[in-house]
Amino acid sequence: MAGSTADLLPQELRILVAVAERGGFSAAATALGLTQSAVSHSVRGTEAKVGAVLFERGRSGAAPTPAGERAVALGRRILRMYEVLAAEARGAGRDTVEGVLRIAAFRSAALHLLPPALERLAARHPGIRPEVRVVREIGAGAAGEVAAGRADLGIATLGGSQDGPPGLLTGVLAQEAYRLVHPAGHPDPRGLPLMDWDENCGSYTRSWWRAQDWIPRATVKAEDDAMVLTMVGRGLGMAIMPELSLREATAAVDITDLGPGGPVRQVGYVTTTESASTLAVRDLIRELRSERG
Amino acid sequence: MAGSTADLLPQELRILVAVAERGGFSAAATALGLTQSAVSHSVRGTEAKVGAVLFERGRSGAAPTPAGERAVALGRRILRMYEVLAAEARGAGRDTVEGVLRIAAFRSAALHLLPPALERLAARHPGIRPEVRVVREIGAGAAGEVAAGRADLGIATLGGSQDGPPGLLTGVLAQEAYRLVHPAGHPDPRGLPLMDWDENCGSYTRSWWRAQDWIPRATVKAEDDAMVLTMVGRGLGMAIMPELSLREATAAVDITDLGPGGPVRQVGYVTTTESASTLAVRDLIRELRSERG
DNA sequence: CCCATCCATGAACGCCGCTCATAGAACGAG
DNA sequence: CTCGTTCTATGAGCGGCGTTCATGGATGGG
Repeated sequence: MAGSTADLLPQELRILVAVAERGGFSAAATALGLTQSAVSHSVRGTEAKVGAVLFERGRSGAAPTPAGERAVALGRRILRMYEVLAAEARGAGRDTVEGVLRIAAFRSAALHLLPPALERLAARHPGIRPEVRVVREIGAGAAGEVAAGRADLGIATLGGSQDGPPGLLTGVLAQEAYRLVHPAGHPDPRGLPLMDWDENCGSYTRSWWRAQDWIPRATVKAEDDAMVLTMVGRGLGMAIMPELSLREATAAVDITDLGPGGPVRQVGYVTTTESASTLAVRDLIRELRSERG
Repeated sequence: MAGSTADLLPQELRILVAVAERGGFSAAATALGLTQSAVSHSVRGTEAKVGAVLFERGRSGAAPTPAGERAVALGRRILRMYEVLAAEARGAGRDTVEGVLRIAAFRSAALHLLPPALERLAARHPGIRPEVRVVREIGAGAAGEVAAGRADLGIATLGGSQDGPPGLLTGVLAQEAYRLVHPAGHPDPRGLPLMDWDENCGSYTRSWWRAQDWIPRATVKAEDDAMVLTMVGRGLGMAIMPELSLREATAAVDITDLGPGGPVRQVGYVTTTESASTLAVRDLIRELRSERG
């Protein structure tokens, strides 16, 4: 942990992050308004201070080594903490904050959970500029964005396949049931092929899935829950989807409950302690919590 | 949050922290091996960048303003993150870590909970140097130490009077019951005066307390649980104490249960996300969790 | 085969954070 | 009241270091 490391200047962190983001020294240089030489010198110096090779230099750019990945992720969060420091110190005493609030969320949450909460947040803190980024909930998902320092708050499904990188602040926002969607007025909806999509991978759902003998194997797979929904609307099959995704349901589909023992998923927030010390993040979480429906 | 703030150099953070810790510009200067002038210039520059007055200059030194308090706390955590960055990047690939691990805990936890866990941690990571600091559990307590960036991991009683500053990672480690201690072989222990001490302030305990009509008002108050215990041993009274404190009980006292409905307290850990991403902290929490008895 | 596009390297420049020197302010002692 | 002590504030000047400029080596594509 504590090494006799010389200072890493914030500028060096910025360069580190830029190199990782742009995929090369030259690209990072132009992005930062610097010379390629400056970037090369800086990275070399950083590697000397840290004591590890951070980038694999190759023909077309530079790729982070495992050590580089860690360094970049932590660097992003350090840079973010600088901003928080300035904002908190400036705003100490006042009860409002201003600045950018970076949010990462999966599609249906960004569409239906965030807007009302953000509206109320904006009413309370007019100076805040939320930046919502839609993130596919595969791999690390929204939690990964937070861990990598690319977002201050993430909206994700909790307790699913893997609960993300360790060392994140999480909390449950809502519990939502899965329901059955099928073409409106279809005579035998359960005879239709079952549709699935990439991000649909809660483990409890899967187990409930297998226990139901009436459910056929998924035959059609789509990229997106919205796509599944429109395909169901056109009579191409049925699907089992969480309530949030069903907010976009049109009259072309019918929705039926799966009963009390049906599968459920938990939607929650993910953040870091340095972001959680921010008024903006705390207030947004409160607004999200106070949401009903 | 995001201001158009110029960079705050790590050195400026170090100066900030030193001024807060030493209580003055001159003292900070000598502590850092700098000139008083350098400190003065640096602080002035920092205040300009941040856009707020951080220290109240007075006759004998400088005291942080509210804005300064926030800045110093975040600054300490940023500096710590630099160390973590270097250590993690260096150790990427290897599965062991080395360096200082700063722990804050209340007395009885430091004495009875930490040692076995630290022993196992040392076996796994020989390079780690734990620094345990005993903290009185009044005010912000161990959680405050973590929030202020003075410790990486805190051991505290959770859910008590106030659950500390927001934005901390917490988890329950153990649930322990309160029990009754009284002088060994005393004919009427419940007739003795009840002893209390400063840090004994769990809210649920208090309520249970009041519901028991046989308990007299606390008449004797001590500073420390250990002091209470020895005073009980000398026949000066009886006390209701948590199990951890009773590990030091001698043959001079008898211990009796309070029954199934008795008061309980939860002992847990407190940390930040940037510390929690550290292997050392994660492993120590695991060791603490695996403890029984 | 040559050119385009990467990164590496050395020398010179200029900014900025440091020291040195000095001034101002506040408080206690005599 | 005045001197002495102990704080911080400020200006001038130096030096380290991060930057640019210029150039070289390596690697593939047309």
